[in-house]
Amino acid sequence: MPRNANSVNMKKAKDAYHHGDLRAALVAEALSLLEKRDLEQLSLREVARNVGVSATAVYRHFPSKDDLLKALAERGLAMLGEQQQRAAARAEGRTAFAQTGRAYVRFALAHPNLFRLVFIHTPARLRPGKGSAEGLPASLLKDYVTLGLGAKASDEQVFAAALRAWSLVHGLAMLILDEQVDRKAAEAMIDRVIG
Amino acid sequence: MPRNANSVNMKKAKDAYHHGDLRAALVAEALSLLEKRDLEQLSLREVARNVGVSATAVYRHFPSKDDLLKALAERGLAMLGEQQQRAAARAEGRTAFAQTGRAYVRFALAHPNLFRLVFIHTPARLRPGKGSAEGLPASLLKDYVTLGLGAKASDEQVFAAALRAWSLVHGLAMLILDEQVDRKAAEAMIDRVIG
DNA sequence: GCGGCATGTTAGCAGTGTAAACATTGACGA
DNA sequence: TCGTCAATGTTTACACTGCTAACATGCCGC
Repeated sequence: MPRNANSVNMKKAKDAYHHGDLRAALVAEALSLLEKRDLEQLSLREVARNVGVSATAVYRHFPSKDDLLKALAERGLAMLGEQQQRAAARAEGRTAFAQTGRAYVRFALAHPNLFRLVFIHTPARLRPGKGSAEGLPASLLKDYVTLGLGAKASDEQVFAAALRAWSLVHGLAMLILDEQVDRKAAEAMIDRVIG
Repeated sequence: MPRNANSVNMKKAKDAYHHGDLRAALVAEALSLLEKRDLEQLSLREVARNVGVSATAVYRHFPSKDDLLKALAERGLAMLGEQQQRAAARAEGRTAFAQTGRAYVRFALAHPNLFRLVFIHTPARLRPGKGSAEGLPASLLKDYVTLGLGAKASDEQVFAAALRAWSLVHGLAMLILDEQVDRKAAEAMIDRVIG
């Protein structure tokens, strides 16, 4: 259900006491701040200030800062997945899987703080067995690996291959973000590493 | 030069106004706290409190909290490297390189907060070219890869292979720490992923 | 029209990192 | 031997944080 089903004719004026859709505005502002500030210097109060609302108004929509971050993380996760899907669709061929990997790294480099947040604030995604993985990126991963290995592959084989592929792109992204590796050189190597 | 060259006959009593080696005590206490609390809830004031010293005394030894963290990160990096070396030495054979990878993951799982800190608070380690890498772990990595590829390998080849190997273990460690992956299943797969 | 409830507000608390001013003391030169 | 000085502590204070409690406003359904 839409969060704001019956707010159609709410006032939108900026000076209105009631905001209209404060929750969405907070998420949007926080996402925008994450493009500039990093996670540990993102404050509830600043988000509220920028939206033009008192700090404690946030608590009408999120029980705690952590829950706001969780909402951001979910958005980030979805964005990441969509970007991977688009990249795969563009490729069409059997390079589609590799394209999702490249898209993963590209997303990390484009939105470092959001990318990090995604992995801090959301639990267990991939596990062995039939059950679908949680979250679009993990789900895409499992599907492509299953496809690549063929129907005769065991759960264990699928899990191992998926874990390996994910580790590779995740590690690469993280090492570049954390400046553990010469950035320019590493970026030039992305294709060769993922290949 | 040793930081405390002429403090041999300083008082060590706990009620002494001067501490003796406060810097070391702070680092030790902070490291110990990192085994229990995670980074964002590690406070300067608590470290100082536990050492029995006022909060601002810290600033006689570190310009800012960030600099204390940097010192911790350096210790962590050294510990990680030593553990990798020990693992390699135990193996002796040509599986030595793989053992450094396993040690890397083991260290991350054993000291998650310190491990994370290492990569937040220290810049550029690995880059292409003759220059030795910065930090023991990156240096070991480069050496083993060079050894494995033989003398005829180009700088680019060495860099690509090292980057790939590092990404693999780093990603695996991070995904497990961030609970993106079923922990038990992933731990059982470590050998297969690194292999 | 009106009452209630969702959604805002202000005030205040405990905790943080850090700067400034002051206190203590161990080591060294007279 | 002793006085001074630099190193290393302390207290106080500030701006900021996340968060709770008590109060204010105004949209919605009756």
